[in-house]
Amino acid sequence: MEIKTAVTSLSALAHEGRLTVFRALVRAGQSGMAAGRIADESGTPANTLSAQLNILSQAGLITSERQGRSIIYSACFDQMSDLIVFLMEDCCAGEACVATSVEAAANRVLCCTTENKELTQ
Amino acid sequence: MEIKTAVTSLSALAHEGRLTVFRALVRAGQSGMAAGRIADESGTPANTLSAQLNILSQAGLITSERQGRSIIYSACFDQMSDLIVFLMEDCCAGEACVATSVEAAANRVLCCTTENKELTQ
DNA sequence: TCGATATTTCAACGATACTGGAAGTATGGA
DNA sequence: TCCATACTTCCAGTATCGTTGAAATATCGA
Repeated sequence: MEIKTAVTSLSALAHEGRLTVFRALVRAGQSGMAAGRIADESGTPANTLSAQLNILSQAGLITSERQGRSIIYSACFDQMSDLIVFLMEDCCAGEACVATSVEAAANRVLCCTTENKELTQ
Repeated sequence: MEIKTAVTSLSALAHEGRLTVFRALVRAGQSGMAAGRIADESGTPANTLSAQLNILSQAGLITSERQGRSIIYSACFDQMSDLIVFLMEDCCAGEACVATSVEAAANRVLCCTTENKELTQ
């Protein structure tokens, strides 16, 4: 990931409203959420939210798809994954303590995912 | 990590100049770099750089220590580690693809660190 | 103590970002 | 075709950010 791309992604996430929206979309998973529902749940006016979604979208962090009158937004994990890897490799290079913590977190996430899959299968 | 803290850290890094400075400090390692040298190498005026360092410092991403007339700045990895873990756990929850990529990156970093240690011992 | 060096703080400005009212566009149903 | 719904775009006001010149502070050596 190039530094300019990283700055764009970081800027998009560096706003409490947008970060909250992004996390809501992460929790919503693959089915995503309609813009209107996000606006309702966050109590943000529709036009303000639209601007926030646009910034996240231009940063490649979310994608949208129209479904009837609604537009469904969902988190796009590729960009987030690239960003995290960039932060770890290019911004913490060679720091074992960071890599160890992060690896442990990755294992916790993988563990939970596996558990969830087992539960839902 | 709380969301406000995350936003502060993300904001501090969401600026090309500041991110470049932070990466330079990461590369400099434990010995750090004097403010003047950072200014020279980045071609940034001293007062502009001072403001940038202040923002990174207030976000807990770097620390400083006076040494004679110089002030030595160095990267503070704890905060960065917390931020990466926050992004992975709270902003990618349950996404195996992210955790897998990140875990692989963590392993690469750990591998390099080990190699470096072997070389320098 | 004085001057040189290293860095920060202050004040002001221009630039950019954020918000929300009003108007515009797209879709589906009557 | 017309209306309601669901969003977006446009625009203007306000707030915040980023940079810089000038002045202040801290340290060291003579």
